[in-house]
Amino acid sequence: MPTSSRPLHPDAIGEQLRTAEALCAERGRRLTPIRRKVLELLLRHGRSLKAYELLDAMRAEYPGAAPPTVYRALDFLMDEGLIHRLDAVNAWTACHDAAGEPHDLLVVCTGCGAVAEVSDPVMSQQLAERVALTGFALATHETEIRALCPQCQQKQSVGGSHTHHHGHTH
Amino acid sequence: MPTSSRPLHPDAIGEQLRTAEALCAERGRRLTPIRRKVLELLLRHGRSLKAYELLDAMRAEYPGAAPPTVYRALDFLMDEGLIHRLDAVNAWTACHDAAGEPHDLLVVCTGCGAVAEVSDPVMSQQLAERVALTGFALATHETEIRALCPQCQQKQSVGGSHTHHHGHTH
DNA sequence: ATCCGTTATGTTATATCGTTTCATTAATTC
DNA sequence: GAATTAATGAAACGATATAACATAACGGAT
Repeated sequence: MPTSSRPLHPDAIGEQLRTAEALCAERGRRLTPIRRKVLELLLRHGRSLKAYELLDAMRAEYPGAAPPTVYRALDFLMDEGLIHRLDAVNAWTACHDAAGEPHDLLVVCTGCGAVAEVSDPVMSQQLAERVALTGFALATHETEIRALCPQCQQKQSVGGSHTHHHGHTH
Repeated sequence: MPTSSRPLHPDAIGEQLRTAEALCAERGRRLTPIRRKVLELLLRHGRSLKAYELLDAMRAEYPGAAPPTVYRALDFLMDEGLIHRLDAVNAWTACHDAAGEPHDLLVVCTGCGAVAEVSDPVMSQQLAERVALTGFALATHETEIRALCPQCQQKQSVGGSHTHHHGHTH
């Protein structure tokens, strides 16, 4: 089943944070206040955030926060599988079920950064086999797919000129 | 069949450049000397290059080259489907058969930037269907896969400590 | 051949994204 | 509670990409 980016029911965020705590505890790693806050900001935001947006948000509570404050927290959260880095949009997003089965596909909207997390072991297996034919080995089980979310599809077709546009979004 | 990054036979590069010329001509677009040179550098290199590596290389022939010189050429080449941008490694690589069927998968070595270009319409179709279930629509037919090339797999297992390491390569 | 709109390039500066380095503080272990 | 390790603070910098505006080259119309 796809786990789409969506509004969460009332205390889903608190629950996810507790899950994160538990996972870290099991592993003997510390979900410090800074790390927890970064995760919380990503969970609250619902879509992906850029590192410097996150930095601005952090400064509300940690006025002295600097780029390393955020990047270190992000590195930690990546190590623990609690967030994803989205290469396609240069941004970061919370993993919405860190305790569940690993996601195979991250479907990323290149318009707005929304993400659908998909688990599909069969497809994943096929992909791995296909890649293996090239002699390469998968480096991760999370493959990022560039896509458009429903809203951004609409916007594109409404405003849709036929002038050509550049392929990447930076 | 996978089209892996590999040494090319003697004048394959010249041939690819001629193909590129032809494609641009058909479309009424100009493969200017600067654009052609950027493409040539990418073709010669065989693996992916970073924009500023490319800039350095360009300066051998165009001493006044600046970042926009390179980025504008890259944008043009992207528009024409002559190169790929690899988000996973922040680098650029020539498309090795721009005139052929579109590539579905770009298997990118996160160790060294080598790329295998794969065409697999069946898999591509499945992927598109899977994505459609989320309500999202594929934004491109080139999906980037993070992987390790044979050499980098070796290096990793040889030097392989078991200390954990960060998830991304920047 | 000249004009003129369009496309391409030159040039400087700056925005954005991420890392290095080293000092300091806080936890954990013994 | 001293030693060790882990985390944070703080400043500078490196790497990646774009903005803005001026000039030059091209290509079709006359």
